[in-house]
Amino acid sequence: MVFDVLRRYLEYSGYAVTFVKNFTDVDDKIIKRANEQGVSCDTVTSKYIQAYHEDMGKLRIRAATEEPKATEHIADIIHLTERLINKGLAYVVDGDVYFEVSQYPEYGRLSKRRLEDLQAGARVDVDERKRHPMDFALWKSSKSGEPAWESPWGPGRPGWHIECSAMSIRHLGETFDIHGGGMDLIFPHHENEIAQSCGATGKEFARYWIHNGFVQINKEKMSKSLGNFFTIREIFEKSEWSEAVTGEILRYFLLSTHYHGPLDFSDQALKEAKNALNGFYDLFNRLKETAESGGGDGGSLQTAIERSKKSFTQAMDDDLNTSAAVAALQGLRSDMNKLLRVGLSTEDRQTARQAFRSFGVVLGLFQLDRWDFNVRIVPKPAQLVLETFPPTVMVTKQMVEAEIDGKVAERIEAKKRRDFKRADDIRAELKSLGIALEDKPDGTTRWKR
RNA sequence: GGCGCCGUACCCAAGUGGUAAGGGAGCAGUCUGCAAAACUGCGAUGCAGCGGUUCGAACCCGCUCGGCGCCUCCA
Repeated sequence: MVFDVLRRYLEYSGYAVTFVKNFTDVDDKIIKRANEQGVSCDTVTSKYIQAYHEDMGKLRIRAATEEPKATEHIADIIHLTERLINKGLAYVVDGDVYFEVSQYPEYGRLSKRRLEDLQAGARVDVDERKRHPMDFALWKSSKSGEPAWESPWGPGRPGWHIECSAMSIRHLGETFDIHGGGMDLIFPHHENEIAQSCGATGKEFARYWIHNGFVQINKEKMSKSLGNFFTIREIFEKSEWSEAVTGEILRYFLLSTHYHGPLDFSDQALKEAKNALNGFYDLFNRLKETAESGGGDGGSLQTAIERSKKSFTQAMDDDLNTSAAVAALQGLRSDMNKLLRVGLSTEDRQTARQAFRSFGVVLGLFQLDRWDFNVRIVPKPAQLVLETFPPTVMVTKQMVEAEIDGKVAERIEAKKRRDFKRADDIRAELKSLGIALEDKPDGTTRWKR
């Protein structure tokens, strides 16, 4: 999501962005899984790629310009490998091709590692056919039962790093601007990409590298062994909020910290993100209403928007400081509320809402028309015990709007009669359905889910 | 052992030399039949600890402590 925001901000700033996301659709794990299930690798990968797209969609992460797959670039990979062999940076052993790190003096520049240090840490089971323990495979000869492609070195498949170099060069050219990834990829993956690409082309590979920090769970790392591992999918399945709202909350939460640092995930953190977003959407609801009193001060509105725009872009320009950028929007929210107390014309309200929308496009926030955070009603625990399939049955219960409006009107009548008991009962009834009421000074009532 | 990221109030979090943004929660007040929302006020003499440099340090230097990542055919 960090890179989605980066892309959005670059576009907001007037750049034309080509965003390429590489998929590795052949490796040991995939082959193993395909064999276990008795299906093709393609079946396995397309299933996961589809699931990935679904999850990204829920987070409103935009699709990349290109999403190349390794298996669709075998020719590019072979060509790149040949270039490296011709330059004396790679060698062939029994149908395998290895990159020779000792022939590439810059190796270790990105990760600030020296080959000597790496040797000390290298583990025991070094392939003896390699000239240096850190040499890595560009091409692997195929064993029986593995998918294979023809190559000058015999049937085989690409190594583990070459595909990214080949695909980047194909879709972005030999030199491009920004390469991103998790911090765990710095070594060896990104280091190897540089070695392969610069080695072959003699040109710079990526001008800038951006690495994001990790998600932790309650201050612990997320891992299967600790049993605290979960997926985005599960967050959505377990969420008591609607999908659109959950996606927004997740985005807000992820934006609340700098991409570089660790991010501690917890129910409380999500709750806080939701509460903060409530404040924004409450404001948006008020901005949607037509001005009952008119008047207002369009001048201070423009001033407030300009001021927040300045802080917002300053923050984003400063290494994508989304936390400070969000703070700028909170400042705007506060300013808007103050202006609204004084009174803003209907037109000014639309201007204000539009300002939030345009900042929101950059962060992927504030685009929802309704903030229906209570739409999903989770079944009672007793029902969950039943071995139903799917195990968690989500029941969606929504009152039709006309019905709610009727109740609200009835309550206003009750209030006029000063029958506060009846009024409170209606409010309680609606609350149990997740509908909150707010009485406005003019005697009307606004409701929200 | 080597290379990194991080440690700021109850919680989240910005701030890389000029005297601690912002949000959430909480408390008090305004408004209100009550509530909700909004607004106003309160809230770290201190930024993991110790020492140093400086007129001045959360920020620079050194050491220590704590959390996490990488150093491996997961990409």
